[in-house]
Parts: sequence; C-alpha cells; structure tokens
Amino acid sequence: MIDKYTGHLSTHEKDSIEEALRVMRKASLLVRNIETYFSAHNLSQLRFLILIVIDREANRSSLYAHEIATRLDVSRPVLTRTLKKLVEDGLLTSSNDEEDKRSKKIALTEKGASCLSEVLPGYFSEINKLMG
Amino acid sequence: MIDKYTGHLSTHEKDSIEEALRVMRKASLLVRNIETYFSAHNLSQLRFLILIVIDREANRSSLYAHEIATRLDVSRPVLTRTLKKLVEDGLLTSSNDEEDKRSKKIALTEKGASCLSEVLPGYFSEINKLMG
DNA sequence: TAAATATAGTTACCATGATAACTAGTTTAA
DNA sequence: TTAAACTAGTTATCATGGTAACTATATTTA
Repeated sequence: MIDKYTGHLSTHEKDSIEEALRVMRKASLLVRNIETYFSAHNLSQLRFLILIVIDREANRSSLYAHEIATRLDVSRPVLTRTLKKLVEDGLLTSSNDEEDKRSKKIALTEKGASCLSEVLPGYFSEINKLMG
Repeated sequence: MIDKYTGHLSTHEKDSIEEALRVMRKASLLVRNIETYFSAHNLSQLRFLILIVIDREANRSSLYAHEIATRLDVSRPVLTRTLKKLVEDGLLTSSNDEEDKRSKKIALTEKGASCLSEVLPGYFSEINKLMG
C-alpha cells in the first residue's frame, strides 16, 4: 500500500511509516484481546486503569477525581460517567472533601481491590500471549 | 507500576509487558495525532481507510460493502453508517449490483479521490513526526 | 473586600465502536 | 423444487470516547 502513495518519500521515511503501521496494528490487536478479557470480568480498559491508579498510589487510600483524570489522560465527563458506574457496581466509593467542597475523594472498596487482584494475572498473561 | 504486581513473573515476561505497554502508549499517541489531523479534513481513521481500500484496489473501480468490512475488519453496522455519511458528503457513490441484488457497489467520486490526495502527504508526515 | 479568574465536577450532545435481531436475496440439499 | 441454511445489508440499542456549556466553589487581583 505504502509504495503506491509515497514515491516522493525517502527510504528512511518509508521505514518509519511501515514501523508505525506495524505498531498500530499490534497495539490494536492487543487492545482488542485485552478488552475481550476484561469484558468477561465486567471491566474495561478504563475501569481497570481507574482501579489501578488508586491502588498503586503510595501513602494515600484515595484520589481526587481530577487527579485520576490527569493521570489517565481521560476527559472529565468520561471520568464522571465511569466513576458513577464503578460506584454503583460497588468497586469504588466517592465522598465529598471537607477542605475543598468542589472535590470528590475516590477510594477502592474491598470488592474493588479483590477484583483487581483477580484480574491482574490474566491481564499480564494476555499480554505475554501476544508479545511472547 | 509493573513491579508492584508482578513478583511472580520472570524477567522475560516483565520485559514483554513493558514492551506491550510501550507499544500501546505509542500507538495511542499516534492514533490521537492522526485523528486530530483527519478531523481538520472532515475525515476519521475509518473514513480515510474506506477511501484508501477502494482506491488501492487494482483492476476494479468499486468494492462491495461486505468486502470493505472484511478488509478493514470493521462491523457491518458501523460500515453501513459510515458509508451513508460518505455518500452524503459526496466522497463515495453507492449503486445496486445487478447480479446480486443484496449487494451494493461502492465507488470513489472525483471529490473522494481528490480528498485522498490532499490528505495523504500530511498523513505520512504526521507519522514521520512521531516516529522519526 | 469585591470582582475577575480559575478549577472541580456535571450535563447535554455528538462520533464511533460493538452485538443482536431483523429483512431480503441467494445457495444448498432433501 | 421447495425448505433450510447462508449471506448482504439495515435497524435498534448500548458502551465508550470527545467538546461545549453549565453550576458551584476557590483563588487572585484590583
């Protein structure tokens, strides 16, 4: 495909493009496999990552919603919606902050933490399956 | 992050995982940049790829919708919707097949072809920017 | 300190991906 | 040669991403 459209490009540039297309294909395969794996556990990439960033945080048991949004580089409306569902599902709790009344503190429940430990081994093995 | 969760994994497996996370991050950056570039041209990844697969087809000026779906590995409902918009936008034509009345032949219009040539150089340079 | 600005989160709306269930043709097989 | 199975495309519905515009609270600054 590349050849047809890139007569004017250098060999180096063509290599870059091939590499890019290869990377995107591989990543898209990985993401698809991982989404499939997660969906069997009532998770998605984002739901999983939200649990992870809270859990991995040293010295704190909760994060503010905006901190999660920044760490995961996700828009705040999407985060609002996803947090709402995670709270409904009992994986997270949300509580108002006393100092800054705009903010919400998001914490893992026990169910959230155990969900994470159940899912992690399979997550890594999904990755190894494709990368190995 | 990996260290916290992977005590039981071999070094090789940890490397795979790091590589996978690196690939996914890079691909996600690339995809985001490309989507931004396309959106300034009233395209998306899928809209672009549909134009490409028709254009690159040797010896034929049209493809059946289901051929496009297969080549791009996209669900048929998504294709139906996207083709409809591309036809509305004047980039494609859709015509009924005489031999198989279920099928639709999808072809590039002149506008579609020129849209493609306008967009391709920038597409490749977006890729080179990130990969280079 | 009052007004302007910035930040946290939400709501409304849209784009783009999927699956399930449907209609309408086509092919296969009893 | 009709009934069953298959295939092409559509519709309905849902999940998940985004931006713009809003409310409420905090902070800066004139």
